[in-house]
Amino acid sequence: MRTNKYLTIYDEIVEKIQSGQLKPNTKLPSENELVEQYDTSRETIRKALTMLSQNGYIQKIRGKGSFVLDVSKFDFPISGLVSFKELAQKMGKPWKTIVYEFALMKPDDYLQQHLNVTNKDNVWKVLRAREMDGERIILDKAFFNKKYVPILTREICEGSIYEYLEHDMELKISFAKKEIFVDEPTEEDQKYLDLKDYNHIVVVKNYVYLEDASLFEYTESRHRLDKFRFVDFARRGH
Amino acid sequence: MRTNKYLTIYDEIVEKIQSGQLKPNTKLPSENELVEQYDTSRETIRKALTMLSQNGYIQKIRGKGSFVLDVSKFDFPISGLVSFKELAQKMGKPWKTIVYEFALMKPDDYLQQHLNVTNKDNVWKVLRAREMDGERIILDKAFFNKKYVPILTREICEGSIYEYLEHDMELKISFAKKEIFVDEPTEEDQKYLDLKDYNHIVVVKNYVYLEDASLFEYTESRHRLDKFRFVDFARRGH
DNA sequence: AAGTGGTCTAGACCACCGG
DNA sequence: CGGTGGTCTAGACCACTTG
Repeated sequence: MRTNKYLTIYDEIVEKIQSGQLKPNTKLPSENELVEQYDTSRETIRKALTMLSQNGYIQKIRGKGSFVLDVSKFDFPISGLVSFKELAQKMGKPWKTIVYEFALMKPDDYLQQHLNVTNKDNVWKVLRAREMDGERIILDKAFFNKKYVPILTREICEGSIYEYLEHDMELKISFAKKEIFVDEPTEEDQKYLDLKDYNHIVVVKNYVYLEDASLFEYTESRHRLDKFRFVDFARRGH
Repeated sequence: MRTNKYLTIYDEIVEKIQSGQLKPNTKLPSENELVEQYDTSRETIRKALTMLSQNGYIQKIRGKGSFVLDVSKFDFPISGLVSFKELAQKMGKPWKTIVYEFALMKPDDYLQQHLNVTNKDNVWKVLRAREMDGERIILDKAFFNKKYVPILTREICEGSIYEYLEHDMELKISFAKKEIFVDEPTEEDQKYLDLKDYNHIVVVKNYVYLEDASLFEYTESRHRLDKFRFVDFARRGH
């Protein structure tokens, strides 16, 4: 349970939309009605509704009301990469993570630039392959600034690193920048992935920042062409 | 000049950041100082700052202040596809648009589903190739619901359709959903693109909605692998 | 005219950061 | 401790939609 009023309201409405309790194209209660339901002020209700709108759950139309958008057409997460774990679980397929490399290292020039560190810093390097249905289809090269991630183990890397960082370490992730393009496979790709005959690979570079805007992770995910998919929701007119 | 106070403030600060008048990692005036500068209330200032934060221009840190993020590292647009026109102009290369097909048609089953129309509606079909440096690298298949776009001409399609729709027709675009994946080239791709030996193609499906949440456009952009690029900025913790 | 969402205000209290 | 941003309130006026 969150302590924030507007986040609590946001969560409740998201839950109602995702569970089908609020159906697509139906009208939400008006802002004034919600003010009474939740016993709060209108600005607080509006904060929750604005967030729902920006995340693609509802559409607000002046003079008419707020309407539930059809999120089912697009698989969740409504924005961003369909993560390996979610994809595998949704398809009900067997999957696992294989750790090929786990080390504390000095960053080379390339990494110094991408992780914004110097050769005095230490960096965790984690090389993992994601296997689904018996095929290794994603190669994850992750680098963490040791300054922000003092402790990391091979065992953690075999599970969910993010669960560890966010829940156990209580790192607060604030924002991320992604870049997606297509590249030719490297020897590393050939070695650690079941590439079949595909002679290209989709690369996702991911820069992750903490609440104080410090860059703590740089990840390069290399996806086999046929298993790659990305969805995006974006509002205009800011 | 916008009439909204908070949008005016937002625009002014964006302009200062983009022009370098406000430099990365420097502190903005505090909210209370901005209240005095702009002679407004704190909530209005906060609305502008929240928008700046969500669009990746600044980072707000409690107890410390709001700081300018380094937006130059990532090419604009900070979120979304680097459009053909922008890409070509940035690289200073010659480019043009070739219209291969322009017609008003009855939607088939596939289109009825994707554009959410019936066989009683009419749909504009526009098939265009984007050429840069003498190579046709993007094939754009666009479909517009005639209900929202009553008039369209071949001449408009040779220029910028969006400029026409937003400025001349005054259509208000509200949000868009994108899906990105890799596919095998169709005969159409072979015919209208200079595909070289690439045996895959990056497909971007784009669903565009108006302010009343009505779907008015469906576009399928087919990019040659080596010329594709996508950047994304996303905040977490909603 | 009544109801809806959009903007704006003036003020309050809180949590966090720094000296 | 004073200054910062985060949350919340109660009220006002506006623009738009619908009957």
